[in-house]
Amino acid sequence: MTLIGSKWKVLLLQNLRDGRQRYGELKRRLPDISEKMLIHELKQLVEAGLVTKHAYPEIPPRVEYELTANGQQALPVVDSIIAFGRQYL
Amino acid sequence: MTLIGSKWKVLLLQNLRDGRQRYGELKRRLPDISEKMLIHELKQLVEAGLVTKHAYPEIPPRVEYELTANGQQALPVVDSIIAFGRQYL
DNA sequence: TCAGGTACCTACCCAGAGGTAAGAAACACT
DNA sequence: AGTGTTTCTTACCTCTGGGTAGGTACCTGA
Repeated sequence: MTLIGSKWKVLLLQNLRDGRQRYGELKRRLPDISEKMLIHELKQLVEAGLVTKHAYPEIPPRVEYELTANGQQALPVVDSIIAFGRQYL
Repeated sequence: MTLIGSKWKVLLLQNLRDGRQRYGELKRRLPDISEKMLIHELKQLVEAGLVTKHAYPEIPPRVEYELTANGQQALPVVDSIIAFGRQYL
């Protein structure tokens, strides 16, 4: 629960399933997340080893996030949560 | 996430899968939960329609909790969370 | 020179998860 | 009279998820 048990972590994993994506792209795909939470949750996912961060020393900066193998293993959880949510509503 | 996204709700659903159980029994099966949280989380599960409460007007009181049909549908989520947790550790 | 984009960080606020500790109602049994 | 059993309740504390709002660094392009 500590690793993936929050509203935004589930949605981030769900979005990252489509492959490596940069910060701004995630922000666009989750219009309602605040920048603070986006950074914060991404950082925790990286610390948990579910996501890797690729930072390119360019100007303007470019940072990409990608699921790790462990992150892939979390996708079934995300799926079942989303399936339950849809069916419950 | 609001419905089942907490440490103890997952474990309560997991324990209630074995059938209707009374308060004291759940308390024994989850030795680390505080009484406050046990009552609180059970109440929320009841409000969410995942669990039903059967109270018998006896002395000493007897109260039993049981999964509803919606509660049963949440079990796959619980399973995948627990499976992920085990494998991750 | 100045607006703009990109990926952050900071301070402040609120609600809820979770813990500890104590007590309450009601009867049974010694 | 007192102790125990069972299901809660209440008060107080801390930590974190989540939001709003604003600021920072660096370069690009008009």
